[in-house]
Amino acid sequence: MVSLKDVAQRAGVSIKTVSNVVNGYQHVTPAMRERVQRAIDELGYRPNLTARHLRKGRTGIIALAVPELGNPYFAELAGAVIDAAARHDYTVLLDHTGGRRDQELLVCQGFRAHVMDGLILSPIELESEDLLARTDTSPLVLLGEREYDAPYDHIAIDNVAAARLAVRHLVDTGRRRIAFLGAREESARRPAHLRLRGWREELDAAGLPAGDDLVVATEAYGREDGARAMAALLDRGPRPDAVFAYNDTMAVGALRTLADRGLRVPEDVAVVGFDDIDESRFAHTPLTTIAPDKEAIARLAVDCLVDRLAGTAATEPRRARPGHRLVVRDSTVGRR
Amino acid sequence: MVSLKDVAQRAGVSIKTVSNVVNGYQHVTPAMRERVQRAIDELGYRPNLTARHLRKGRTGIIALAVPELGNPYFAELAGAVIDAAARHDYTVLLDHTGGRRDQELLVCQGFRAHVMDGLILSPIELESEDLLARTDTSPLVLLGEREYDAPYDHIAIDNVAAARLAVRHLVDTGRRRIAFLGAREESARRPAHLRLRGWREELDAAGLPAGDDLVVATEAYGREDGARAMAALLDRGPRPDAVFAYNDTMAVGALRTLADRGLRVPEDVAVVGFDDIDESRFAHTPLTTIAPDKEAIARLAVDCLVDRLAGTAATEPRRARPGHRLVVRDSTVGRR
DNA sequence: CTGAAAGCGCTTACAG
DNA sequence: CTGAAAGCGCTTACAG
Repeated sequence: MVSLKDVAQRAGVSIKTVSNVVNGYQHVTPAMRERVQRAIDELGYRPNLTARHLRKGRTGIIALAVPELGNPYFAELAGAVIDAAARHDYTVLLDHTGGRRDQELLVCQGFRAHVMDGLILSPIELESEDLLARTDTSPLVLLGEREYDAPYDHIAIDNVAAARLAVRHLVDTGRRRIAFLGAREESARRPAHLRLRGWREELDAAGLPAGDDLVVATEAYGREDGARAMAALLDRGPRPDAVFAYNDTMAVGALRTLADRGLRVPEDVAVVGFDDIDESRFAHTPLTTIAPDKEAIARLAVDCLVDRLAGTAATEPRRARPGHRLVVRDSTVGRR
Repeated sequence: MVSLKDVAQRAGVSIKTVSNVVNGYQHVTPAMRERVQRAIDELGYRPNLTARHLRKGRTGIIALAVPELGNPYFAELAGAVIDAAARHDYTVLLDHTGGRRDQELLVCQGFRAHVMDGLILSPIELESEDLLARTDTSPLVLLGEREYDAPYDHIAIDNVAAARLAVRHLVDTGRRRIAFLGAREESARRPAHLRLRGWREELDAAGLPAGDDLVVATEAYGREDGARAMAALLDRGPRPDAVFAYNDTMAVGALRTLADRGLRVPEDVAVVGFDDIDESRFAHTPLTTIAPDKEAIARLAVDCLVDRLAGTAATEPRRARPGHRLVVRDSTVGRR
């Protein structure tokens, strides 16, 4: 490996001068700059970033941990984070947790990837107590609809409002029996999903039923889970005339089951998803869905982290709410 | 930050001893180990990986660069690479190139992410000359169907054979006018797609037409591109009774267009994709497709890289061929 | 089985 | 505008 020292020797100058040239400092005579540059080119010198990082105390790497890259929402989000980070000269180390608490803990304790300046984490199972017990001191920004009593920046759209918007659309288009697909089992410690809460609030406001018989719990949030949840719902009792799925992949699974059962969408059952992944636009029955502003989410998360890293952020945790909108497609209003 | 020195001071031993404990070396008396461990716990010491990396000359990070995380195939593959890397205690830095040559060059020159021991790259536009001009000396493993005259490990399924398998299936099920969606514009320097070659070979073998009127070139390989390509094909002339798409996302786009035109799949037009992404299984008309062994691809790529890094690999470039199989679904044979 | 020293390649004060 | 020295936190020979 070619080091600064080699270049300095070749150019007949001190290491510092080479460093100045490499880092583009002012106050280097053009002649000197050129001489050093020639030595650099001849030797094919490339700075050793590890050494620079050790010296500067930062690595230029931020980590992003999402539950599952197989879920297009997170894949698309990861792409946006990579782009946002690049604009700040940061590179992104990617990890996935499978939405398992132990993995989330590991990641947030920095065990898997301690070579990072900060972390953006989209947790599923993690608890507030886990966050409070965190010993790693690098900045952490949380993503998503879980709410925590812990002093960390948190970026999430208004999930309750978004869910209400989706349900209102179903109510407005004449649906009266609206189910929810994808609630996790509730417990005292783990607050119910905000999306589930929004579903319930809007139905209550409309005076429509919002009982447990209209809610299907699932283990995960993939297409298969959506398909099974839809089947369970249909087997369970009186058919709903609409379903609001936790996310688009589940909604796609629900469409699959409805097709298998010979039910028409939206005539028999309307379907609304959440995430607006590209796939939803191209589904056989294009999916009505909530579109979170993914670019804004990624940008805000990276900005927050960069502010923390620069020490320019306020002390108290930041709470940012990127926008969202309802995208109406055939799965609720038929061919227009 | 707590350093080895602090721990040594606290425990009243030398730095070396602490290092021995941290690294789990033998030949440390249990009493000593415990004393040091207590100091570590009390101070909350965490090793500085950057320093370790500088000293050892490696970072424990490998980079993976794919064209587009929005394509589920690459997202799913990235997940598999992360898992495979974790088994070797490597962390994955993720980058996407947009399939643009300049970005691919940048990545393969190590400019974006020089903090890595090696790189796995799935190129689209990169040329052999770019690879030959590469100055970065870190190991590089190539992925995918492009073929290069450059001394690098290359992991790819047998794309020609896989394409022939897909086309044979169409021929065997009675199709006679089989189109290809997603050929890039050809040039002298840029060899035609292997999948296109397989399509042509199999049609030739079957004595069926394989003219340019059955090939639609596209700019990219997303759902939208597939939809447009299918529309162009239908507008162009006599309707084909089958299409073989470059990948599943394009096939999904083709399904969209066929539905919009009121054509039935597979009765009017059969569709075969390539990649076997989860989405394909759940499409309204589940998609027949080629399933590359993604786990094997990821594992082989990481193994290759790890071998290079360990210096245990042979000098000549390795060429690995993970398996693939045809998955038959409704888009070619209807409901079974 | 443990200690003292050197050095990975860089940047940061400090001189001049 | 340029140079010589110190040090980021670790591991690796080398002694003892």
